[in-house]
Amino acid sequence: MTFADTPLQMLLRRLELIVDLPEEDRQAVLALPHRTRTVEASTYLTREGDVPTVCGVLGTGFAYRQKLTGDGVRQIVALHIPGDALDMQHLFLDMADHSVQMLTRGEVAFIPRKDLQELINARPLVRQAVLSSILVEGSIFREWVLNVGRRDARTRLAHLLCEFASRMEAQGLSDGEGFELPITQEQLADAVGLTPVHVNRTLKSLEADGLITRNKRNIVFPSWERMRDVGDFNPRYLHLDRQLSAQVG
Amino acid sequence: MTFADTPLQMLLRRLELIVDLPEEDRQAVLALPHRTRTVEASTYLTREGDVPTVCGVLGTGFAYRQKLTGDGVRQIVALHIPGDALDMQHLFLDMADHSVQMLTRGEVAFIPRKDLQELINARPLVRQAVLSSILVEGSIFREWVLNVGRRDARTRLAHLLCEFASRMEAQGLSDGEGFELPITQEQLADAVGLTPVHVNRTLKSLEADGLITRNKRNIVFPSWERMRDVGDFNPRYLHLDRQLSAQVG
DNA sequence: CACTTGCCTTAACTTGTGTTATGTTGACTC
DNA sequence: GAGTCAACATAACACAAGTTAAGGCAAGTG
Repeated sequence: MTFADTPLQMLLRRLELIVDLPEEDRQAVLALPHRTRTVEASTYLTREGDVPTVCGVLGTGFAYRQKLTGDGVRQIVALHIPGDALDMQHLFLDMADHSVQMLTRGEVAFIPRKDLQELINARPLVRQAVLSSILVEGSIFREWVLNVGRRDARTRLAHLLCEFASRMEAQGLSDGEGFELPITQEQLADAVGLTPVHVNRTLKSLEADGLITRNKRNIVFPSWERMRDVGDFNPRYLHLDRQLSAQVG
Repeated sequence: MTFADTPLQMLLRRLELIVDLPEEDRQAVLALPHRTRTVEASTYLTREGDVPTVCGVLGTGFAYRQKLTGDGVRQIVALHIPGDALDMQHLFLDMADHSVQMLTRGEVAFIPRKDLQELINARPLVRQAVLSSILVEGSIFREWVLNVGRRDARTRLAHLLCEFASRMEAQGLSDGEGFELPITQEQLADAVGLTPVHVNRTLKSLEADGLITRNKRNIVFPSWERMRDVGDFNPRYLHLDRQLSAQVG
C-alpha cells in the first residue's frame, strides 16, 4: 500500500483494475493537465446546478454525492474513496444534477473536463476503462435503490458497510477485516435513508450481536461471512473482476 | 407522432434529442445490424448473471429493470419507454447485474453488442449521444435513491408519475395531460419500494384530492402544476435540454 | 353460463421506524 | 479548567406503512 501515490496514479491504478493499458496510454493518463489541492472536510467540489468544467480525482480522503428534496431533506447517493473520479457522472452533461462534497479533508486533483474528454476520445482503451467505471457506478446506484427500497434497517446498514469494505479492499486500502469509516451517524443515516437515532439503535444492535466491533469510527468485522449474510451482500454488482470480453476492436 | 417508426428510428430520435447528428452518422445508426421481434409481456430480455451479447432497443411497449434481494423481494430500478435502449448499462460490463423484463408486449430490435461498440468507437458524435444517454440514466438512478430514501409514499408515487409523464412527453409519446401507465399496482409498489396495499391507498388519496383521474390504467393529471408540487418534481435531473457545451473537439 | 384468474379494493390490526427530548462524552478553546 | 460544541446515546411516545385477510369485478375460458 503506497499512500504516497498522486491522485492521478490512484486513478490509473483504478483504471488498470478494469483493463490493462499499454505504456503509452498509462503515460497519457499521468500526463493529464491538472492541479492538485488539499481541500477541507465538507468543501463542495460540485454544486447542483453548476456547469461542470473540471473533474476531480480523489487522491486521499473521502467524499460523497448528495441530493436534496424540495424541503431540504438530504439523501447521500454515493460514497467515494481514494482513486474515485468524482465527476465522470457529469462528463457529457451540461449541468450538475447533484452536489459532490468532501467527507473528510483530502487531496484532490482537478482535471479540466475538456482534457479528459479529449483523452478518452483519442485512446480507445482508456475510453473503455473510463466507460466501464462509469457503468459500475451506475450499477452501484441501482443496488442502492434496492437497498433503500427493499431492505430493513439492519440489513441496509450492514450492506452499506460491506460495500464500503469491499471497495476499500479492491483499491488496496484495507489491511483485512477492519477499516475506518470516517462518517458521522447522521451522514450514515442520510446514506441509507434512515434517521440518525435509528442508525444509532441499529449499529448498537449489530454490535450487541457481535457482528461488528466499533472503536470511535473504526469498524471491524469479526466475521466477514456473517456480515455478508446479515447484509445480504453479494459483491457481483461491484464488477470487481477485470473486464475481458468488452475488449474494444 | 409516428408510431410506425422502427425501433432504430426511435433510438435515433432519442439520440438527436441529445446531439444533432450529421446525415452520415444518422445513416450509420440506422444501418446497425439487428433483428426486430415482437416479445410478450414479462419476457426476460436480460437475466442477472447473463453475459450480455445484444442490446435491445424498445420500439413499442414498455419494459423495466429489476433486482432481487437475497430472499426474493423485488425492487424495480427503472422503467423504460419506447425509444429507450435496454442494455447500454451493460455495454462494457462482463456480466449483467440485474434483469430486464418486458412490462407489456412490444417490439424490440436486438443489436449485437459488438456492432454497437464499434459504432460508438468510430463516430464521436454518436458516442457523445450514447454516453450522454447513459449518464442521464445514471442521473435517474440517483433521483430514485432520493425518492425511495427520503420521500413519503404520497410524494414518492406522485414523483414517479411525473417522471413517467415527462419522459413520455419528451419522446413525443404523450398528447398532453393524460397517458397510459400500463403497470399493475404491485409493479408500481416494487418501483417505489412500498407494498401494493399502500400503493392502492395512496393512489386513492391522490384521486380523492383531485390530483389524478384514473380510468383503468389511464391516468390524467387535471393540473400538472399541482402534481409537480405534490410530487416534489423538478425535471432537471432528466437533462431534457439539448446538450451543447459537451460538444466533442 | 359457471368457473377461474388476475387485479383492484377495503378493513383491522401490527410494527418498524420516526419524532422529540434529554443526557453523556470527549475534544477543543480562551 | 470552565465553557463550548459536535457527536453519540437513550428513552418515551407517535405514526406511516406493513401485514393479513377477505371481498369485488372484469376478462377470459371451456
